[in-house]
Amino acid sequence: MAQSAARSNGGKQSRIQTENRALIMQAALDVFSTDGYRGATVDRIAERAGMSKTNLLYYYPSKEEIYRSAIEQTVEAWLDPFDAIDPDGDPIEELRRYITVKLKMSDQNPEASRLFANEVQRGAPLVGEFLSTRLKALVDEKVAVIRTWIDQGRLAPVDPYHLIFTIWATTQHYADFEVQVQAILGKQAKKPGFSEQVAHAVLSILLNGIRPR
Amino acid sequence: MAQSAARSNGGKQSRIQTENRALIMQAALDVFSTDGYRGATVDRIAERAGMSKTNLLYYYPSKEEIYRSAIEQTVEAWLDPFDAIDPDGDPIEELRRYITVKLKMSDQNPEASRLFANEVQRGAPLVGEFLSTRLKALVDEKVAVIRTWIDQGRLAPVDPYHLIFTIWATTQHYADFEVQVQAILGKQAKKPGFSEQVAHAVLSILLNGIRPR
DNA sequence: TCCAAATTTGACCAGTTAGTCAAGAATTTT
DNA sequence: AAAATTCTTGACTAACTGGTCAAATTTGGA
Repeated sequence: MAQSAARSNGGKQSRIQTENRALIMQAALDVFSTDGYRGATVDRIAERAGMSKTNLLYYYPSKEEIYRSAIEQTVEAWLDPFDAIDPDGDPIEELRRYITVKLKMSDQNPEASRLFANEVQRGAPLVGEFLSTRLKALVDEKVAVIRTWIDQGRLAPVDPYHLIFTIWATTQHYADFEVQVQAILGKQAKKPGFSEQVAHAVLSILLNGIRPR
Repeated sequence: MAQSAARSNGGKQSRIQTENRALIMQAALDVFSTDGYRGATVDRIAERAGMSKTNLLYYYPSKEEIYRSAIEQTVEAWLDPFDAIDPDGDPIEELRRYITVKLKMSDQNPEASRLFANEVQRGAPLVGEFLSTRLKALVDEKVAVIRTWIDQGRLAPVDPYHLIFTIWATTQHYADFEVQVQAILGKQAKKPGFSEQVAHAVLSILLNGIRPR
């Protein structure tokens, strides 16, 4: 008599539930990240997930709920490495590590990056509040850390907010504009060592700037 | 008996044609840049342009044609300042100027930036060929210029391709992620001198890096 | 094995979509 | 001012959209 895959039974999920929810999330990530929320269709997500639309709606009650789930998952993964920036670590090393991790995320899960980008470009109808509350608080916290580092002379006197934006912009660019990067670099962008090459180049620029040294 | 606003009469456009096409392009930019190609509706564009859908389709024969027009317009404006990078100028000054212009474009016409971002994120179905032919050629040309500058010791030895990507990423971030920037910076991001502040911060980081100096 | 619960699906519905058509209103040309 | 042209619109269509429903099929525990 169950009308939908209820989460009411203590959060327990059957094997099939776990599998199918994972399939749906991956498909949702693919479709939402390329077509956007409005442009995506439940049918297309279902097809990509290899099941009927009706069955998909058995696991997630609506298109909006699928989207919400995908976004939440993405945001969490996104926050972790930022939160991990250690006030007691070496500034350059901490930022190097953060940039490296973010570049790796862009490389390994570009769909998630594009999904988030799309959400923000739409005006952040879903994550708007998250941005101005939780994310803002976390950014303010890290900005304070960076300021301390600057005051101690361990970092150049740059605006901490814009430093963070610059890091986000640069690292996510390789996911969001993947097609453009590949069009310009050609097959080179698909070779094994490419992500390391990107990391090296980006780190070199952000850490040292482009003035001759 | 004319069934559509033909461009067959030698390219001449009446006053009404010019006005309405401009209205439609601005509306298309707004709607496509937030909802994406698939998510946008002709009805919504027409409403934003202040005319009936039927009338809009009198000026542009299809949704795809509206989109194509908007994209082409955007790409042209986008290419100009890049092309203007002068091999005979001072490297730092040339890049400073380019970055400044791009930041100004992001500030004054964020919709265009988001439209292009969206197109590329979708897999660049329309501009894909442009990216791998005309843009690639132009980038290769500028990369050669940057290499010369580096060989002459007038620029730090950074990877030219990734330098260009970094500039694109950073400057466009302020348009594409406008909502996020505003959520984190608050009203500060709406004050008059903000775009100059952004320019100063971004230039400081890209030109000098973040290592203490 | 047997059965209750969980899973899966096709048929269906109401609303939306891009685009057509014919006719009316405004504008320009003569 | 009359005619020709350009502009504008409401009514319509066929395809697609998110979501429902009842009935079938599969699964896992006793």
